[in-house]
Amino acid sequence: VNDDPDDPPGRLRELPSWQLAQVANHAARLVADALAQEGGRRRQHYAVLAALAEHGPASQADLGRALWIDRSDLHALLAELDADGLVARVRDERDRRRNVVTLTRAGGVALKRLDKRVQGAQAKLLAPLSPADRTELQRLLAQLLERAGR
Amino acid sequence: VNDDPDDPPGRLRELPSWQLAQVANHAARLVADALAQEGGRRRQHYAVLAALAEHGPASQADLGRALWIDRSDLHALLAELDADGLVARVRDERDRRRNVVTLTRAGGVALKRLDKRVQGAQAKLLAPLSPADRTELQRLLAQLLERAGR
DNA sequence: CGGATATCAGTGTAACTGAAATAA
DNA sequence: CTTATTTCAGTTGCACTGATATCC
Repeated sequence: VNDDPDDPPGRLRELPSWQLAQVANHAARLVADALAQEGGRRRQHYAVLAALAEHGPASQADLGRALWIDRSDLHALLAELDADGLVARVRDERDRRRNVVTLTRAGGVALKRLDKRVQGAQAKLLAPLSPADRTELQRLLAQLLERAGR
Repeated sequence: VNDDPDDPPGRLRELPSWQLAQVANHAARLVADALAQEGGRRRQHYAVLAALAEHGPASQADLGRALWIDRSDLHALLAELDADGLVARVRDERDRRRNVVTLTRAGGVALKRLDKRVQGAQAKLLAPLSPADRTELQRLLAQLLERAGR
């Protein structure tokens, strides 16, 4: 059933962690390609913009916790977004340890364009699945994430 | 329903590519931790050993195609496995461009130990799912991989 | 003081790119 | 001459670690 040397060995093909790695990588590439068409650089840029649009202004630490992005990496991401004028960071006067990160006008506009591309990438990714299977997959992944901890 | 600033924004929480990235990362960590307990270094070492055990000796190019690992990365992986005595590389006398990679006795023994740990990691990963949901997840991921191309 | 925040410098893994040398 | 294989040298995105200065 599987003696084509170009096929992954059955042991791996049925290994959930391996399947996840491959599918996630494929998805990452689809999204990255989609974002690149719009001048977007990293997938995490999109995540940060989306979080700010949804939650409103937040401190860097809160953003990091919400997005499961390390404080250190987030710092670099925000510096890039700031340089592009998509977010603004100002010291919080009520707690001067914090930076309040806000989405700029340009950031909101960029997010809308990126969003379309990202949704398109999801469509490509899920194309092989029936509508019922798509929601089923989302449900199963969400269930795994719930108990994933950090 | 979701105003905890420590929760990922709904937009991302329901984004398949984001879910996949997070779950795959979680899985990778579980597997890496499991392998580390047995002296294993990288997840891909396990994949190479498993492929050799299943398919038998193969050239590097064939291995790379089967495992979806880049020729360049595979070269480094095999050098490490070779240094550990888990695989042997010898020139193919019938096609002197090729290296025939074989699993050594020690490699077979190591694979058995690693395999137990990897299976344990899968159990941890899938613990939140019912048995039916686990096979369903594998089915959906396999379906996505089928049409993933490279 | 302890605890949280932002910042800075560095590591590790995986994925990828481009090019060379060798052999079919 | 073209193609395939191995090898080498580099880059990038992402995740993570540890340390420091600042502020509550």
